[in-house]
Amino acid sequence: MSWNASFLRIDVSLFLSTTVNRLDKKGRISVPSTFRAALSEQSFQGVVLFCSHHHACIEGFGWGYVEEMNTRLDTFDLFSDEQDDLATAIFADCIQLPFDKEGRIILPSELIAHAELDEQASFVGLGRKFQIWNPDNFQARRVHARKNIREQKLTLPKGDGGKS
Amino acid sequence: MSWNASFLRIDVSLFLSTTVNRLDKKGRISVPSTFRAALSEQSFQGVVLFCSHHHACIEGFGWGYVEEMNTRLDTFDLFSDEQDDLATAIFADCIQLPFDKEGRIILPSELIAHAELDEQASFVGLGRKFQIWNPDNFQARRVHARKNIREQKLTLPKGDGGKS
DNA sequence: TATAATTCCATGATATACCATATATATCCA
DNA sequence: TGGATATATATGGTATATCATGGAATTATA
Repeated sequence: MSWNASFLRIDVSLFLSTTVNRLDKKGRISVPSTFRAALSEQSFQGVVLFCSHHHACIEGFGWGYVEEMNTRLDTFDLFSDEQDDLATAIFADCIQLPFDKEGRIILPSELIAHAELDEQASFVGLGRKFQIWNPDNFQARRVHARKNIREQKLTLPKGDGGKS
Repeated sequence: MSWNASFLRIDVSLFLSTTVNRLDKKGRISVPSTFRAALSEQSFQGVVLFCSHHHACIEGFGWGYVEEMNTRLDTFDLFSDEQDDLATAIFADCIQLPFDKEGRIILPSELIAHAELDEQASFVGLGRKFQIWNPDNFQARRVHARKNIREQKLTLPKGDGGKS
């Protein structure tokens, strides 16, 4: 009981681990239930996706993350070039996809093409966001990421005790 | 219907993604249903548009955003030149367009000319506001926005949650 | 009366809801 | 511990509603 109680106190839901699900001919695919659980508190029941600029994959997150980005955009003047450029690069390419009753989303064909998806897709949890990969491509990406970390001795930066 | 019900629970409505719709000879064009959903809470069922001062496009938003702009104008002294110029540039040129029963608006010819619109137009979601572009022009604009961000190393600043 | 503006209705394409089934995970009891 | 049962999750197909769009009918305007 006490174990469970401490677990429930987590306020920021995070995406963890990797799940492979099937993509049907209509582009439908189940979002892993653990991911859905992380999004269950949100007002909008669904995900927001866009094509990654760095990899052949899809970036995804919840509505809360979009709202946070919008709040940060407010630090710029309305109609300023900076606000316009950022909003164009970030929001214009976003696609809002609601869950169906079974917890699936329908991937638009552009996203399927960009991520080179075929029969299956890997949902990769990355904390506040997640990615969707062709499972084979992700295998290669995973090896590459580990190699980078080893060679560049990358580590997690220090926390600031929540003072930021 | 149940889809709509879940959508209505969104607290902050934002415009996301890019949709290309057709413009008929009478200047009619459908506002994307996702945009209409974001505006559904408003008392005025329609959009507010004006010619962008920075680009060959149309700026658009809901009535709520007009009120927000008005609030921001208050940071200038009343009757100052800045306030006068901005208010004139923005409010004086605004056009209020109601939806017809099918969710379309009729674009005035000045706006069509300014945005160089032809057969089609792109509705570009930018958060609290959106833009209407000639699809070809927007393609170039999108590339340009990304280039600006890269060269000026623009990023979203950390939000302060309004505590500053 | 001619022209423009607005409302109304019809249609095809597509997205969504609905239901049925398979698979995996968890629970229970011997 | 292991097997059986129950529950939750994932997947597949079909019916239905919604959306975008074109055109016609109606009303207003000059």
